[in-house]
Amino acid sequence: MYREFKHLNLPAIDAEILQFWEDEKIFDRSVEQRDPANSFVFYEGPPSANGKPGIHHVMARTVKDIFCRYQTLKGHRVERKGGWDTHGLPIELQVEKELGITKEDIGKKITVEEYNAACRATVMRYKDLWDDITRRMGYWVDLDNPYITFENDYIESCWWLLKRLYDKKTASGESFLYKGFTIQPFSPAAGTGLSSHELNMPGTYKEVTDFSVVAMFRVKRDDQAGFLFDNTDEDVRILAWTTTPWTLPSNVALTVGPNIGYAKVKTLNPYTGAPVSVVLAQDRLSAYFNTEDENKPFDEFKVGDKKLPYQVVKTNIKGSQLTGVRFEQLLPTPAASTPELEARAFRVITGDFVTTEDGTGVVHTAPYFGADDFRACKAAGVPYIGLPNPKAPDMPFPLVDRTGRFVDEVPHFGGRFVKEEYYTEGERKAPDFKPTDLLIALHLKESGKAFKIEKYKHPYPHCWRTDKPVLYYPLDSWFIRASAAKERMAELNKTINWKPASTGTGRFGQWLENLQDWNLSRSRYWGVPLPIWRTEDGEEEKCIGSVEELQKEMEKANAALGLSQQVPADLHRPYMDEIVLVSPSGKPMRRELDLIDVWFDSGAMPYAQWHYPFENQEKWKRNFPADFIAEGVDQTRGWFYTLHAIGVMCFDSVAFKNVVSNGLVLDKNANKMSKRLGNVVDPFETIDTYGADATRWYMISNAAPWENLKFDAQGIVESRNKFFGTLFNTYNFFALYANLDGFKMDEFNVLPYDRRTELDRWIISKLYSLVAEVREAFDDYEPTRACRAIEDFVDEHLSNWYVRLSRRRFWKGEMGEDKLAAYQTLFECLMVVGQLAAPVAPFFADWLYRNLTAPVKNTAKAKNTPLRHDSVHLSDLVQPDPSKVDEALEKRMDYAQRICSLALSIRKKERLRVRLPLQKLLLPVLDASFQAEVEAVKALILAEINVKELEYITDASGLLKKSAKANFKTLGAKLGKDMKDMANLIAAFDNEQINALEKTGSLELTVNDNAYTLTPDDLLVSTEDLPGWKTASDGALTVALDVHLTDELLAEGTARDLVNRIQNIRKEKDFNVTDRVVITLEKHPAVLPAVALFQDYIKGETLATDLVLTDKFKGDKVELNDEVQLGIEVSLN
RNA sequence: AGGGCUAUAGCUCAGUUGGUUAGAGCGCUACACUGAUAAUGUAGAGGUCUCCAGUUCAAAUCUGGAUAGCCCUACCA
Repeated sequence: MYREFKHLNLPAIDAEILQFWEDEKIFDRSVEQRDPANSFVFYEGPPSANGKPGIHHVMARTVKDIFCRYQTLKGHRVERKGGWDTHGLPIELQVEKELGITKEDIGKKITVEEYNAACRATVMRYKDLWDDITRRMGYWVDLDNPYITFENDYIESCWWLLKRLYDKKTASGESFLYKGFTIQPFSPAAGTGLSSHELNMPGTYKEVTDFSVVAMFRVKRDDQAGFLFDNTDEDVRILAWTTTPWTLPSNVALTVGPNIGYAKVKTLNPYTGAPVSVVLAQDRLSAYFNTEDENKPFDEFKVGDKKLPYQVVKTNIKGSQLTGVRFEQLLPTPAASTPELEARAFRVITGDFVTTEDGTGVVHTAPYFGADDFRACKAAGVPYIGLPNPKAPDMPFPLVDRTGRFVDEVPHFGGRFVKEEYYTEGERKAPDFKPTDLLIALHLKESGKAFKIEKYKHPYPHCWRTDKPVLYYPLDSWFIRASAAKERMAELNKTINWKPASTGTGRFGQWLENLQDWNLSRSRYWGVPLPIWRTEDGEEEKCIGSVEELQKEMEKANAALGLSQQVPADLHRPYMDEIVLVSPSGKPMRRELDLIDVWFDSGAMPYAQWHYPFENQEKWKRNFPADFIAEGVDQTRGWFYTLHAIGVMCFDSVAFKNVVSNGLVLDKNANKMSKRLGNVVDPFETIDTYGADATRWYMISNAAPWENLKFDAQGIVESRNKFFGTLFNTYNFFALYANLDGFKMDEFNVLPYDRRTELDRWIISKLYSLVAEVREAFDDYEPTRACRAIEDFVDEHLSNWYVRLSRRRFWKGEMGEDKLAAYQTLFECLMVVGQLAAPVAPFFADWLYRNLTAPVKNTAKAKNTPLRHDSVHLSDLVQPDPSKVDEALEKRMDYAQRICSLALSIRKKERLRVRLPLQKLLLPVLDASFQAEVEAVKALILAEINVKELEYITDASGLLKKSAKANFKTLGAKLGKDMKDMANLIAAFDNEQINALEKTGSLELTVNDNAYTLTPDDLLVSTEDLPGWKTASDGALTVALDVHLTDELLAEGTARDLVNRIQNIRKEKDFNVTDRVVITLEKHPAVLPAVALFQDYIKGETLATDLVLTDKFKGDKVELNDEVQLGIEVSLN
């Protein structure tokens, strides 16, 4: 027996199937039964279990699950090792919040050991919730043996990779892992560097008003600058704007855009009235000069005047021409002066970041206090300015110390805080208090070096902890020289199949093009310690690549330094910090205190998850690179990048071949989900209510995964009702009648397709077209296309056409070949649809498969046939089979569907109910093949629309009036401008002209004196309404209906109405579909002709043994039509 | 600020290499159909294809620009 159900209950199906999967270990078996040599490699991007799973995780994991299940169905072995991301700042911040401490308290109020223990205890906090959602949503991943990034084995693999980078050298001999300087956000008030994460916290960027200055840099006259001077004593100055005057003492260069045009302008110093020539970008002239003042006499100007006379003396000076021009230092600090600085600094350099949107088109460049500045100086070989650093002469100490004050050696401003916010409230309220920026501006004004001083409002980052402004400040960091591999990364990136492609070429590709070195250092506590030990003078260092190597080095150190160290049981801080190694020259070496960026952890997972290369070398070889990964698009520069970067730099290989980057899950109004807005969707609740499959199906079918999903539970309801509801009903229908007829699928007695009906062969053809389409879509990582195709098939074709038109075959008569064909056909459709849907709807698909196969499971197992599997997920995906696809058949069935639809629309318009038979349908035919095609599906059409006969109207009948429309596609190219006129000409064609063209195959026409030859393809011919008939048309297809009624037709219509009412009564009374009944009808004139002519028909349809007419009817009456109320009684025989 | 994605009916989305009535589902209205129905059919209402300009005989589609939303990156002086 096939199981039958009252209603669709998806959550109940989830529960049943989940239990079954667990009892029978279906996931394990689905992996184990496949050949390791035929693997499909998937990498799981590790989630962090210190947060609760959200609905977006369901989305991301559905995408992962779909392709893993699909590849499994295709016969691949798809191992899915789960993983947990356990390090990183968010975890530390959470712990600090819960303990009520700040970073500064670590090592003081709490030991590093205790702190890290707290982190370790936190990271798996919500593991249970994660395990639960994983299970309930049907995501198959191996969480029994996950990789965990804090485990020693994992850390050791990371070290191994780092060492590999340390040993790897560029062509010029530079290591891929090096220590360097960068300009990083730094909070002097908190005394700490800030991560970009901290800078991205809400509220860090605030609108502030700063004193901005346009400073005047005096050009030194030499060969290079000669062209800027008209005479020897001319005072030429370059204008540069800054919103941070405190950086001016650290200025070493001016940066211009190489392709920007600059102008030299003769004018006066607005504050002193002294004649001066200034250089600035042409495009910026209007910002500083008013054209009304151009060429006005200079001697009329008085200091304080608003109108500044000027004269443009030179234009179109390219930035590149200015390169190398030297200028006098603006605010010299004698203590910082060196011969090196005098020789190579204070000159104009170029940078592509320069714009002319504001300022002067010249950027004041202070390398220690701006990342762009730093890079520009580095590239141009301009030295940095600061107090002498004996250990590193090219890295002098900045002129601002780590508390945010100018060092004492800076004239006029030594000891002052550079930002007024660093002073106490009291100090700032003092009557004579002036911010340092203002003091600098005034100083410049007095010394004739300021061109313009004004307040400027702009957003500026603030420290989230102290609320004080952040400085950009030079800090030591360890870097991975990613920039040296960027060409190779870009090259290999082109071999990756990105979904969507634009993420690969756009967001990711452009990121690679502008790749900077990877700043690996984090001055934190809970993470992978950087395995580098250095002597105190930095002269000697050692990078450790394994625990064994560490052990050996420690033994060496123990011997040399008389210690008794042992490799700690935990490779985290603080234990690693305590280890002292010995350098080749015998000096002690201590670990660089940095941790590495957690993104390195996750990018290392292809290797570290297997503890490669210390274990599993073979396994790793088989599992690298991944065939497929998927994650949110926000990971493009996160996980996707780190995987790629490590893969390319360490193994000269991509790390993944196909990648799906899914979009965000927003609420239904396209707002981001946040606790604050209270619009967060609880995934557990959603799955409980609607079932996992409906949720998954909705998410995937609604829009492509890489689009943002506007999550609306109403959409899940729609998926549930429309797709699952329909499929469920179709199955239930099958089960109901199969049980009545005792039908069981017999794989050894399958009726050949050529002995099945047209309709059977049609749905089989549609089914195998679907198989091809769905496989193609999944192969192409287009799950949405697959879902929509399946949905369309189930709804439009299977349920609404095949089942609807076949119903009679299932309930009428005894089991015979036709009935068998119907059962076998429907069975095959359900079976295959279940398989195709299985990747997306794993629960329902398995439920369907198991219901369909249960009655034959034992036989199938015994005989080893395709239905033997315990689960659809253990089965082999049906192969595409072109021999089962009959395009001509699909085409003529399409005609049938359209003709029916048209005929029904006429009935609707004429208010002729479908139960009322009509005599004739007229069909104008335009060509013989059309007629032949329709003839093959004629019976279907007539039955569906309840019409007795079909008559074709040809040209010969004289009834047919054709009309033609131009085929723009074929004609457009050859006609060009004459197209419109030709279209009008063709629209006016009559039958003869159309027929003439069709007969001879060509027609000469002249339009606007140009001669053209038309072919039949250039016309789109259709028929016009037949006068005197009720017609409807759809494109080239027109049908006409004979609406003339006879007594007999009316009687038959009434008979069918009676059948319908009687059937309804049977249903109401809950009779079994096989029960025999006796019908008593009220003797009413309206039904007499029907009973007289169609008594046998009525009895046959309703399984009535007797039909009695009576004058004295008692009991309830039934509405037969608008006018007639009729007494009908149906009782069991 | 830069880069990326998106913009089509009230809502969710299709829309082939540009081709002439811009579609589907949901929702709404009305009428049908049903011996599977949490279904279905037919009809109606509902569109400045975000805006502007360009290319073209022809633009939802191609190009440029603008606007809005979102994502990523970012001290632009």
